[in-house]
Amino acid sequence: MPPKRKPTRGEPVSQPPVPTEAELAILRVLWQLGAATVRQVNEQMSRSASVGMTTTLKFMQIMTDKGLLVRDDSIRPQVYRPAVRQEQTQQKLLGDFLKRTYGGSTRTLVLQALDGADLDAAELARVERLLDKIDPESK
Amino acid sequence: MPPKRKPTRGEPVSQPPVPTEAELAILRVLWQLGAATVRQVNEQMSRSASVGMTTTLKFMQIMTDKGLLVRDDSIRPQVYRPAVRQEQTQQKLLGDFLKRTYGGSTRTLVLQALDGADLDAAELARVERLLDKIDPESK
DNA sequence: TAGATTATACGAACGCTTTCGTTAATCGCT
DNA sequence: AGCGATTAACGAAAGCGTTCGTATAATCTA
Repeated sequence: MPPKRKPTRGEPVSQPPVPTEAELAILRVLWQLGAATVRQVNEQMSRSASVGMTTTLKFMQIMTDKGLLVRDDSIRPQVYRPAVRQEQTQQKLLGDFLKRTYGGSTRTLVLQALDGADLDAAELARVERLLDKIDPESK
Repeated sequence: MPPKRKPTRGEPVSQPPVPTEAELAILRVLWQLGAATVRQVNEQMSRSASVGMTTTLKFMQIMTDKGLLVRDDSIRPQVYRPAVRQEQTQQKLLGDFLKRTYGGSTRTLVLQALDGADLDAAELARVERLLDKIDPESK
């Protein structure tokens, strides 16, 4: 069995892990901007909550190690871009959340997400019929 | 200003916090059973992954402190029941998740949740029209 | 009631995420 | 080339969630 070794920085990883919350916040900025320097990302994020530059940098380094970001070293300051697709990442997160919180019942999740919307009875019934098709067993 | 103090065990807390993952797993069992001893909860959970009794107990104590559970001390073994409603808790969790992962766009979340279902074009269009009503701005 | 068994409480430790202070490298300018 | 300012790397530590060993307390049973 070959010895395990940590992938070196920037090396693509077979399956990038799901991002943590702070990582996801950075990804959201990068998905929007496409590519950005640490400074630009930090400025975007500081609109909501102030985060130190070095904190942002640290995360972006970690994320590069994990394969969540790729870095262009050929220019200074370095430019980062997302290495994972937004939809795919969201889908993965959604799958985890669905299992944890709703025991896997898409039906319940969608119904609750739609809750609060002023749907009339007919509309709601239509949605439910749709959901029956997806989630036949889970009630 | 009165000095802050930690609520004593079992004292109701104004606003119980959202449960962590492990706590949610326990809540799921209790929502199903209505009320149970530590042993019963632990047995239920050990069906999927084995967890030590003391671990389960520890969580249930923490959760009681947090106001997520209430405990009946008048009988032995003590009986616990949920102090929070399942739907409310899920809604809170869903709200957090929606913001974190989808920037608050219910539309995107529902569409992705429905993804993979073999909906024909007409059905999908109907759902989208519905979502427009809920999430008018977000695309 | 003594001893065994079960239930409860407590504290410590581990791993992971998050944060930031400090040091090293690089860039822009004179 | 040298100097100040910006950028990058590194290490350490704090916080939280999780897990469990161990100790105390309560209950059961012979």
